[in-house]
Amino acid sequence: MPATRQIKEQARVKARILRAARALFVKHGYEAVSLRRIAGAIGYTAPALYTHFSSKEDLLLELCRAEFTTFSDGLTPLNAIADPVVRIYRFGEAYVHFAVRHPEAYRFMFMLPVPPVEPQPEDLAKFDNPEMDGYAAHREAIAQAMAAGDLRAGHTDPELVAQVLWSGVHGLASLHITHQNDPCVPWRSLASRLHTLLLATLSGFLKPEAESRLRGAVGDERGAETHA
Amino acid sequence: MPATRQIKEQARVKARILRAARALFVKHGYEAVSLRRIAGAIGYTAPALYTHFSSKEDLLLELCRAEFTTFSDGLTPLNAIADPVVRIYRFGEAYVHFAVRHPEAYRFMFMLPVPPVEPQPEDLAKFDNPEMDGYAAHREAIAQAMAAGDLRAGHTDPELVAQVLWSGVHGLASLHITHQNDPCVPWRSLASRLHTLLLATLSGFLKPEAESRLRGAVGDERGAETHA
DNA sequence: GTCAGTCACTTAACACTGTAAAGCATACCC
DNA sequence: GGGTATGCTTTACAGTGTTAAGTGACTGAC
Repeated sequence: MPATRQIKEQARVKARILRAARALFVKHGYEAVSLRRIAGAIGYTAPALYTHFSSKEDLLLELCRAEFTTFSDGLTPLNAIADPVVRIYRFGEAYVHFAVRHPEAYRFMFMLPVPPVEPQPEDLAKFDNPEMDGYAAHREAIAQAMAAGDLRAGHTDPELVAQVLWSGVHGLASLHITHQNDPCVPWRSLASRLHTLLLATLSGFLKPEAESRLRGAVGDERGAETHA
Repeated sequence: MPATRQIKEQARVKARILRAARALFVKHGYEAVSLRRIAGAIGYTAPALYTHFSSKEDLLLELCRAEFTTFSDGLTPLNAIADPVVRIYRFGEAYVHFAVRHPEAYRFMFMLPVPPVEPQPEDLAKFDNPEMDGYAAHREAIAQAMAAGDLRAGHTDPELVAQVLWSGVHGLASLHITHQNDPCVPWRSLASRLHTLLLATLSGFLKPEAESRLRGAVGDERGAETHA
């Protein structure tokens, strides 16, 4: 049955292109990678890529989808953390760590204007499923903390709180990626910024009891405030 | 004395180029603007721009410097606010408002990797001067709040607190710019996100007395939590 | 007042970019 | 085995940032 084998072969070539593209992006940065270069890396010429992708942006989108999957996969184990408040903290940590370890991927995913494109059906399947959608899992943890009465009075919208917390870690991650080497900013260590951000923001949302529960779980050592 | 008049004329042309470039950027977005287009907008051809700028990136940098000035100018009046805690809050507000009103400028300033370039002498003159450097003014306000005993125990580094608060507002602003129209995120209103972010993060840093002083000054109405 | 020189611009050209059209083999299906 | 579809190549086009050479006007000096 060569017809289906052909499809498999197509998928294999497509994966090879994506793998080559990804490697070039992390090695030389997004701006320095052209279609000819990607094609050359696997022994093809540039127009050959149009057999598998309708445009360069399409290729990028496909790559982005793959990155989202590995991103979500990294978050999934954290769902096992029982205390929702601690889980929120660990989500924030994992989020920033992913961004710092895969800066090019993170740029694609969260630092470029979202193209006005219709979401694919397979994306919508993952959407809002806490098992596969990191944002949904994060919001779910917040809703659980709310239900447990851990949040201060006045906070009744998990979505709003989720978006605010997301803003914080996204700001930390994206500033790190873009301005890490900016000589104008005497950056404190990423670890201390992350710890301080998460603890301060969560403290602002939490009741004192929940806050000290969190501090007990994640540590409250002043070592995080070292200036290295 | 035509020699000096010539210099004036040079500066005028340079300003005209920058103004045209800026207008095109805000109108069509960064990616859609080429040197030929900028030049054409003022009746020149592309290579003419090289008389005034050494490269496209140089032009962008110059534009960026100008934007920074208007950005700082908008922040300066806030230095008159006596209560440092309220001043920090207003800085955050003004920061996000600038970003939202000048998204293309903001992208240049804070969302692109900083080019590995030596800072110009005239930039260093502004640097660390709270009158002209928004970041320094922000940090100064934090230091004042610390000196006044408004912050919780354990926070002794104004720089670290400044960087954490900056992360928050930068995350809010940049996510708004890039993902405003993302159908996957049920965004709450920018105003409510901003209010919640600033209040929550500051609450995490402040002692209860200072926090309620802040809430009294900026309002604590639940109206900010509407979902519009 | 004229002549040389400088300066701001032009045109032409180069090496790229993403992408479309056309050509050409190979491998499949009947 | 012959017709056809597939997957690639070559060629080509319009556009990019940038450089080199050419041109005309204005400047400063004699």
